[in-house]
Amino acid sequence: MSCSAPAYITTPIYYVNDRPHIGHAYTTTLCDVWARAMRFDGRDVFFLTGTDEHGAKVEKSAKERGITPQALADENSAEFRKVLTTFGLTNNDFIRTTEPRHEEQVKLFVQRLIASGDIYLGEFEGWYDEGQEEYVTDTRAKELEFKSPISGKPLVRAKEHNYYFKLSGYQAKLEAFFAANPGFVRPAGRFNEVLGRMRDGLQDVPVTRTNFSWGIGMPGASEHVIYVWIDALFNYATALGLGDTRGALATERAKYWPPQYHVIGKEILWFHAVIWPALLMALELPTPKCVYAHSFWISNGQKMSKSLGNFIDLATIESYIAKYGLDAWRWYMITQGPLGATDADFSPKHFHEIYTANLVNTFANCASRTSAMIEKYFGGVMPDVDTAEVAISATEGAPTWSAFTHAACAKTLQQYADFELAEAADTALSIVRAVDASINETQPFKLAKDPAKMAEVARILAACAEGVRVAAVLLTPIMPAKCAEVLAAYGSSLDLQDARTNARWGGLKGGTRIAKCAPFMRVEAPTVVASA
RNA sequence: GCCGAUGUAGCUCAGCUGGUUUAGAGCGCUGGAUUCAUAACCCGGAGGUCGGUGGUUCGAGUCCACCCAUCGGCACCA
Repeated sequence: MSCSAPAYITTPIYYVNDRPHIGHAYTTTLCDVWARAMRFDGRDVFFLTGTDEHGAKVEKSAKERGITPQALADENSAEFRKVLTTFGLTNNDFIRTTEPRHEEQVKLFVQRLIASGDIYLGEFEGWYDEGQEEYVTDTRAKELEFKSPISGKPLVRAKEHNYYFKLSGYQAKLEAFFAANPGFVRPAGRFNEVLGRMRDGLQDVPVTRTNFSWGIGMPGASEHVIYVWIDALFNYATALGLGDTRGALATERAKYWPPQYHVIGKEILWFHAVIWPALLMALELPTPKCVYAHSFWISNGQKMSKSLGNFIDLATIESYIAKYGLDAWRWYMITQGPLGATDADFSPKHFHEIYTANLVNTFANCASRTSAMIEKYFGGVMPDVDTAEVAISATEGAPTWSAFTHAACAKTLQQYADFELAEAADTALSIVRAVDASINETQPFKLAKDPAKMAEVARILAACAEGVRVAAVLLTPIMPAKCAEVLAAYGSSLDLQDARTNARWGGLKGGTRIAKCAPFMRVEAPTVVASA
């Protein structure tokens, strides 16, 4: 059902100590497709991404390069922003944790949590590596046999004051919340992991550190720096101005809260699924509707790692885009990505097979054969025939074209809304398959040899052309440029805020000029390189 | 170590609460047919003891036990 309700979707903010790679591109592309699809269905969408710029690692990397942490952050944040442009991603804002608007609001949030008693000053004691100036967890200390992995010197017991968030106080509330919202964490397998860990009981978590300074100072105790993850989580709220409800930002954007989807990678699930809702409960703010934790891409069957040097980095991604096109890249991300609980393998061979099978042989070929026949038999002009009540097949019980595509449209949009993006792609493509099946069944190219049967040919091809058009409409959120190309060839335009009207049967009027089109061309298969 | 999964054709996976088949789909491979189309679309074929062993049952990929293998999570890692 179409509605204009505001909707909010976020990516994690990306850590500026990393270089952009397929993981970042994937998460952002998922959000982009959803955002485009929901806008297309008339919703008022706010799509947020950004960079996380504080923390000891950034401080350390900057020091090694002899520049300030801010300079390093500026440089790498710009790199992430460049990706958005390269990929044509449609985020509504890009937040940086070093921006004043963010820092100010985080302090306000933390002050509220201190006032409510949810953040308190406590003492932390643990195993400390004096050479590395860092604490190691108890389990890690045991693994290291209580010796520094670098210097070999014994770890020491050390204490320091830290501010803590009273997570333990939210055990019951979170359990009730999870029970009432079985779709809060997706996919379901991930939710089970969270519930399993909940059974071990929640402990309070430190929210500040004192062993580095690159971060937001604790209000009233600036020797304490707000720990990066709490700083980072708040970006979702500060981007909408929720820290200062009377501010200009909030006036304009508060309507988007709470988020419909926080799309994240599985490695940061705990923060988003447990700590984040608890923080929001403490602040008496509504909790997100869903945290979607996708899995990882692996590369040619192997985990991506620095030591293997097999990261699918920006340069690699750009080489695919150069060869296959941006929309083909998006298609592969969306239909083959690790949205489920298991990792997905990225390989040149697989990419090529998917491209050829789905885009060249199915979508493009159908658009091509249909437009070619209209060119050949009707001089490139859409026949003026009402095909709404024509059945898609002579098979008993086959639906009419208008009913079939109406159902496919509703299903596709529902799947987009539910973040079943690969399923949405398949449903939309099923219209193309139906057109192909119809051509094979009726064989208009044979009927056309008999002048007496041209009315029948007209009826068949008018339905095919309209089917191609509707499929292109529904695939637009995934492949905006290529679908626009097909629609243009089919003499159609698009209202990007009204998918349902655009997808309605009969949009392609008789007399419309239809040009031959071939949106995805066959490309040479990648050469297989034997791996060592 | 603890907790949780998964293991079905070359690959990715469907197979809900046990008995519709001689276990399915897509892709890949292969034979054929065809030309409207980008050697595409269409039809056919190969083929898997449903991880292993032992049970429960008239009957088990489908339930139970054990074993093997793989994977994920295990709090300050964005």
